[in-house]
Amino acid sequence: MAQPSSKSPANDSRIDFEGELNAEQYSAVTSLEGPHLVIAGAGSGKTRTLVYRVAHLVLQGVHPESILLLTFTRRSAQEMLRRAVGLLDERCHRVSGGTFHSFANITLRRYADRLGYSNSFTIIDRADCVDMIGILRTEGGYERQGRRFPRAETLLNLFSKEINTHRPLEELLEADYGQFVDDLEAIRELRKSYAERKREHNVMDYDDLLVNLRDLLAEHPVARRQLTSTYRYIMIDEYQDTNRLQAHIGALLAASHRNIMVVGDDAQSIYGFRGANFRNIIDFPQIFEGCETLLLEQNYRSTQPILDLSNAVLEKAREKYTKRLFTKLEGDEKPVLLRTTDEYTQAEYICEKVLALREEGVSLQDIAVLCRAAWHTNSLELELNNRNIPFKKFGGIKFVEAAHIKDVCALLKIGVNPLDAAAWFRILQFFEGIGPKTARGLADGVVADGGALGSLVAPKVAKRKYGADLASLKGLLDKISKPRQPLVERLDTTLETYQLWMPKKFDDTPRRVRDLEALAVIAERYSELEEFLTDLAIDPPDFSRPAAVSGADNEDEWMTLSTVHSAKGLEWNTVFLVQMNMGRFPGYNSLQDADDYEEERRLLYVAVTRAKRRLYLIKPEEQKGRGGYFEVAELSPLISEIDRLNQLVDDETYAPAPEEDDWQGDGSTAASADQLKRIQDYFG
DNA sequence: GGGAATGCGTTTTTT
DNA sequence: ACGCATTCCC
Repeated sequence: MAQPSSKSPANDSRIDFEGELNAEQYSAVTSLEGPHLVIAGAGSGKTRTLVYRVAHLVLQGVHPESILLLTFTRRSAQEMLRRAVGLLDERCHRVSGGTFHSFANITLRRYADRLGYSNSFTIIDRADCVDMIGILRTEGGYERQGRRFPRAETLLNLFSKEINTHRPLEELLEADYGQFVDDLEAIRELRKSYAERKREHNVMDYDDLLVNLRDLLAEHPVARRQLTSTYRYIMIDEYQDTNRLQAHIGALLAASHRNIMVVGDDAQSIYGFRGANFRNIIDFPQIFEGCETLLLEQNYRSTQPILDLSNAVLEKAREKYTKRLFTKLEGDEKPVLLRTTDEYTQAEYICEKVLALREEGVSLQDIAVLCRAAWHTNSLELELNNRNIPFKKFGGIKFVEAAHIKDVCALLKIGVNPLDAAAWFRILQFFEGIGPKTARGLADGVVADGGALGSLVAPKVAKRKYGADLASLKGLLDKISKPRQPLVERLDTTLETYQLWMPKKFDDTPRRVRDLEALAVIAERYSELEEFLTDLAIDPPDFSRPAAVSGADNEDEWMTLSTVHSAKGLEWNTVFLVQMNMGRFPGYNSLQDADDYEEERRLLYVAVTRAKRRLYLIKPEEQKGRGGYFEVAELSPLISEIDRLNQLVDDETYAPAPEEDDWQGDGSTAASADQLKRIQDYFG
């Protein structure tokens, strides 16, 4: 389809825009100048609209480089541009696209000096931030005399929320952590030293990327002029999940030319916990006067019964949303509300159903199991493994957050920079006999020696039970710290040694080794460690584990297990929604606050609108309660409060056939009883 | 007595 | 997988 890229005239007719889009989509695609707000319901062809608009802009003679497409994940940006290339031609690959964070990363490298950073700044992930705050917290002696002081993680949450929601620290403390109101001053102090420490180390966390980009645009007119003349057409996807800071950045980018189109769905805002506010959508016309608003309400994804349920989910919302979905798709299969005895029968049912669907010719690729929290599918994963049904899991603990991946990264960091105290602190505790205190001492020793490793094998240390481990650590670091080694070579050497250490520490070494192999594959694309780590932080691989089980023949066919959050924007023929119980979905912790509860409702809306033809809401009648033992579970209030529920879903119960007792009545029972008695007589 | 290991209970969601 | 509390070891 990609044709030799001869310059096409503006009236190129290879694409029949009018025929391939509905009236609203067409209008969004062909409006060029000025501010536009597109409110696009679930499955209304939002992505299609953006893809066609990119193609249309390019056909109109707009330079691809001057189009900026900001999306929620880098993957969705790539996917859109890939589709635009398919629709038009290679020029669409030159469109600038990515997440706010990746765009900030690229931009800030160019302007780092104006903000007082060097352009080789590194990006630290959440765990690194927590470590850094933890160290400052100890250093500052904040935890005096048994007085409770917020944990490092709590502090990070506070700082981050303050930045992303633009609410003062004081107010946040009062709202969520009343017990620490007295510590306000100390917390402010710590916030300041955290900011300073990051500057000293030339690192930025996720929030710094956004704050610095905003400051660059707001306070450096020259940079702003350069950027706004480079990016002439701004498009922002998933606008309902942007926070105040991101909205500000978007507005500043479009300040001079006002060519900005934001696309989103207020009913699908599910990142409030991260500071996102769907009011950004509602308020957009206030910021950009004369903004044209377009509404995409026709759904091209789901059958009417699924949409009926989706609309019903929103009906009880405290706040009305801007639209209501309809479809022309045929189909009369109602969603099923399926009751199983417990979590295990839930897993069993899904497996049986999946196998049956596969018999009918439904590919595993068309099936997804969605959950509120990643651990909700734990027992299902076991059952799928038992039955050799291949799956991939998305969401939850990420690949890059796993202990073994972090260990290897720490080793690589030290190889390149032996003064990286945080990396030392981490890797030293890998070894038996070394805890926080010893690690601290050893790390300080190396840093004090200017990065020389001699202190690791000093006689005093060598005598300890971890002496040999440290010698082996030094051996590895000596090898990988030689300059001018390609990253892959350093990584290979590291993995070789690390794998020898693993069995002493982990029960499941083989699985972890597979993760490390995946890491090695990713690393092949990079030559610089810094670049590799930056990309891992900004655009982490989003699967938690490589596809589980099964023969190599199945490797390209697997079903999806995913958190609802990670399922955003995706769709499947058949969707199972698990654990539809009070306490699970919604979780207990969202019952206190009405806003949190409303977000759970939108989350359920996102979940049900992922399904094209078949939807199963599964409700175990018992679940593990607080004591760890099974208790009767209530149906999720998000479901039970729906009016005329029984008209919208088929209410079914799954009763697995009881296991047949082959032994009964054939005489062998008696024989085995006799045998048991003899065994007991012998062994006592 | 300091520091590490072990065991237990609990588990949002993520750039 | 992690925090927290208790137990164990040097």
